[in-house]
Amino acid sequence: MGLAYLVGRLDHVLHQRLRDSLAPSGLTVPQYTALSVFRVHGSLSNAQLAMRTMISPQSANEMVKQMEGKGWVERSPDPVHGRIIQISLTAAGATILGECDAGVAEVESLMVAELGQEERARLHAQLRAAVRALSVQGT
Amino acid sequence: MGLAYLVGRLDHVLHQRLRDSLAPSGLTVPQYTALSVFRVHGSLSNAQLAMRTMISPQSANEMVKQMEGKGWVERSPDPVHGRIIQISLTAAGATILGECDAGVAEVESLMVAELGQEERARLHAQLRAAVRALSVQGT
DNA sequence: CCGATGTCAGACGAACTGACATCA
DNA sequence: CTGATGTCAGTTAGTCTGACATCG
Repeated sequence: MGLAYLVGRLDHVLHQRLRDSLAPSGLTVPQYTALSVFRVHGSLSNAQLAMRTMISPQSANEMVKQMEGKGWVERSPDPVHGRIIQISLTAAGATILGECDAGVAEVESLMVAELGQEERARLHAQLRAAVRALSVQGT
Repeated sequence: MGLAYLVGRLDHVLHQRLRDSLAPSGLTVPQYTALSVFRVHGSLSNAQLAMRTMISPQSANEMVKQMEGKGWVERSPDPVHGRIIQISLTAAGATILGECDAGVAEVESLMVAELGQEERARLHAQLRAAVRALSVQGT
């Protein structure tokens, strides 16, 4: 059918697989995503997290509150700007994230089992290009 | 980052774009998806729709009720099996689906704007392979 | 005063599980 | 009786918009 249809379908199935994989560790798919973002970018404000993950600041704040309650992230006031609160991974957050990586990698490798090394790299690049194209503020 | 991350991100952005595109016509993304499925497969029972879209029969039924209320699909008892109810597009459903196709195609072409014709075909094939790999009942 | 930020509150879309009746 | 189907009910997770206070 259409590419949009395929992307939606793939995400749907992938989401179910990831949920099953992450459930034993007690975290949800968007939580795993957010934790991954913190691992890559270090410390972020809530507004930066919202922009980075392309959701509203309120939704981001919701997730941060959950994860702070679990002890996976910590918030500390910015030394320069009195209003901004910097959010970063705790040791516990990094640990549980590392535990989940194996399961996620397993699902990923199952997903691309039929593809060769070169095809995977190409798929990766094309997906990045597609995200970039749709993220632009254009028409 | 990871392929799973990219797929999730792409779906998220794509979903927002499609929602904006479909909103004026009054239908949601999963509704458009379901209507598309009916256009391709003709007539389906609720159980078949659920399997085809990989959601629970209850969720599928919910959507069918909504769309029946809008007059986009109609349900008629199966002539052979007394319990099964066949669901199919109405003329109004086909019309509104056709109206939305242009907007969806626009979003799609924006998404793959950076890709050549050959790359698009390859992406299409790879996505199908990925969906198939994850849809298998295997471990 | 204005812009960016953080956050409380309410609402919604979209999926889930459980329970149950019907029919071949 | 069993299995597949349809459907009612309740629940959940994840997002949204609106409103508001704070800081520079």
